Amino acid sequence: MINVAIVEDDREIRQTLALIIDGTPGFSCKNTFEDCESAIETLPEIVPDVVLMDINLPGMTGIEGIRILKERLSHIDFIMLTIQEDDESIFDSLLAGATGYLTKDTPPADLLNAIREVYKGGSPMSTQIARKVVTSFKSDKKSPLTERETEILQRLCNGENYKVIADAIFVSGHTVRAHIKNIYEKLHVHSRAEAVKKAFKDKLI
Amino acid sequence: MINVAIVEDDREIRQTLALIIDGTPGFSCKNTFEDCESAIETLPEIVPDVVLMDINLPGMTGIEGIRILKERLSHIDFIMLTIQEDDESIFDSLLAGATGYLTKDTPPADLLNAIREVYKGGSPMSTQIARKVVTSFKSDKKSPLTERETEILQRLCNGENYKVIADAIFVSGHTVRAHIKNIYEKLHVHSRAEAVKKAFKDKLI
DNA sequence: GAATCTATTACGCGTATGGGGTATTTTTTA
DNA sequence: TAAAAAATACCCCATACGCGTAATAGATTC
Repeated sequence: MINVAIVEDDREIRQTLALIIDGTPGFSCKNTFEDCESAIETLPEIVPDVVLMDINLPGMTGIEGIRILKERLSHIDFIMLTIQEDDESIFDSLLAGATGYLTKDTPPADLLNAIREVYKGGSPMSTQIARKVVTSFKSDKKSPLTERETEILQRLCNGENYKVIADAIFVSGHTVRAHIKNIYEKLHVHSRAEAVKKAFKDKLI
Repeated sequence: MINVAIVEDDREIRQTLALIIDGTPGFSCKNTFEDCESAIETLPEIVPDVVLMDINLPGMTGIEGIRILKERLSHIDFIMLTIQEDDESIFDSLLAGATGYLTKDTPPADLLNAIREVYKGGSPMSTQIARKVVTSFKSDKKSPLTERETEILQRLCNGENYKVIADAIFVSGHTVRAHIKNIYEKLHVHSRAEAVKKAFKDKLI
């Protein structure tokens, strides 16, 4: 029996969802909330398995709500159930701790399935949304650095100093220095820290 | 009509897949390859819409193959079709440019669906695999740093020097140094570069 | 209420770092 | 084959950096 809770301000939607879920064998839905504030108050007592969470809510947003709830009740899985499909809503939700992300036009059968999937350790979402997630951690631009420079940048990221790098790649400290100057120029930075930041931001290493 | 190509070393599997796909209305599969090398040679001429790619291949791996093919034929979508389900294979595939990721036990109907999804701009994958992807860009451990320290770490990442930071947060340069020392101790690092690296790796900022 | 820990403030020392150059050899590309 | 890019090596110099040490105010714990 999967215990489900709902946080959704629209009374109609909230009750319909609860009815569908509670009326399906293997599911139970006895707790619904119209805002995050009341959910945060009550959830620690009932501790459901899965929570369906809207984003647009009066007061605290669903994203902020998940962030707070996840801190204390980290074992509860949250599924975003929202009309928003913009990149920011999706990424912020997942970063806040949402496990699944569905849009409100998801058919009941699919919704129930998604709840099952989350319960079994999956992250249900449309393939369109998955694409956004996949794209987000792929480096798009190709590195302007040479192989040698990339090797040195990697070592810069590890905090190795000129001499250590020089010894490691069997060249003089002067050469390392020259390479690093070129790296900085290509990346448009003026310090190690900025170079490291750019290395990670642009996924150069 | 979605034009599909297959790269798969097992003759049995390759031919079965080709038959299924080519025999389905709306799909065409006239080109199959038993390794990446021959695929790289021929694909630029036929330019399919979608390529099903195995990982374990004689010679070049499917991951390496995608990396090379994506450079020239960036508009082709690749679906990984493999037995591997380890995190590394998944992430390396997606980083190399794969759009979808399926295991070989995927039923034919689901496979055809996945091809359609990719063609429509989605990223088909099991919810279990999606979970791994989602988890990968979520910060798991909570920051050991104070608010002040986090603020300073952020500025360190931007390459701001002591004086600039000091002026920005209205304290002396000495104080900034002390904070940074504490940051380094907490993060177990000994330089800006390492701190910046850890900040991004652990998603502290 | 005392003890402890943490965050914040502060100073001096030696050195690695980054900015400014210049130059030769090898490899890649046009 | 000429030109461009990459890799190698060297110099000077101001300073930003990391390390050691220490005091004070606030929060937390016992």
